[in-house]
Amino acid sequence: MQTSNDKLSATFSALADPTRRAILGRLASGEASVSELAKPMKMTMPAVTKHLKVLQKAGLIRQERRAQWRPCYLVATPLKEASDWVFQYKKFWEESFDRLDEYLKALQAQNVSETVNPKGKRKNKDE
Amino acid sequence: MQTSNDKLSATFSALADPTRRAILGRLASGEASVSELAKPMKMTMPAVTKHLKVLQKAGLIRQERRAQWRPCYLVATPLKEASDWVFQYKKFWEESFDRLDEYLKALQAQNVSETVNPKGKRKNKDE
DNA sequence: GATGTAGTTTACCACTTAGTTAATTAACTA
DNA sequence: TAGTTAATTAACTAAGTGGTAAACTACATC
Repeated sequence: MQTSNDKLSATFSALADPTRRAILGRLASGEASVSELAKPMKMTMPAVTKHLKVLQKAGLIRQERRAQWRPCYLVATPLKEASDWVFQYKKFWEESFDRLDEYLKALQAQNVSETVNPKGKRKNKDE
Repeated sequence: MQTSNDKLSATFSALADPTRRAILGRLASGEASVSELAKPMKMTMPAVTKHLKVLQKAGLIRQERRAQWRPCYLVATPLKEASDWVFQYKKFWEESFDRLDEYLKALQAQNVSETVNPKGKRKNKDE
């Protein structure tokens, strides 16, 4: 189907760590050396190097060589693929807001105090 | 900032597995019992149960009790949050397509055969 | 060539993950 | 009540993850 499974997995897996998301956030405002990236983090340089490798393998960053520095920069295309995947589900989160809205309106209209189960409004295509 | 870090991490982490993405894909077409979900998978039921727990903890699915079945259904709101996070970077993937486009045009116009480095077009706010 | 700075590699650790089989719980059914 | 079906829990294993400290590589400069 869509994008190769492993590529998407690598992307989501890379995004699953707050440190790595912070690195991407930093790189969004321009390229940075490894030590610049490491400075605000509560961990050692080797740990940052490892995170960078994960991001690299996922294709989310690239590194150049400039004298003794290895400046990193963002490559956003895998983010587009992740975004495309998640977007398939857009209608579901929109639907659920609709259902919540309906439910709240129903509540207000009836002014019920009994414990109503909002799940009752879910559609069930399987029976 | 945006959504709580751990929530986003849990969501991305849950999405980082092809089996779990397949489960969400299946649930997009209506709720399903655990064994229905397990059938197409090349793994045992307990393994599927574990994946469902991961999805549950990430808030991506919920399970009901109906006789001896535990039908699962999709809850898409965490997907919206993930989508919102990734969407911060939209301009970057659009930019990179622009740069590719520019580059290809430049190539065609000049018809150069020397090894041009497309990275040269990256902006660099840091110097 | 010696020294300092930037970064990676190696070896190790504790913890988590994805899977298994076997046992257990819970509900329906004859 | 005995048996069947649906699913979870428990105990275990192999592999992966995120971190460390210490050693090493590469470049720059004195």
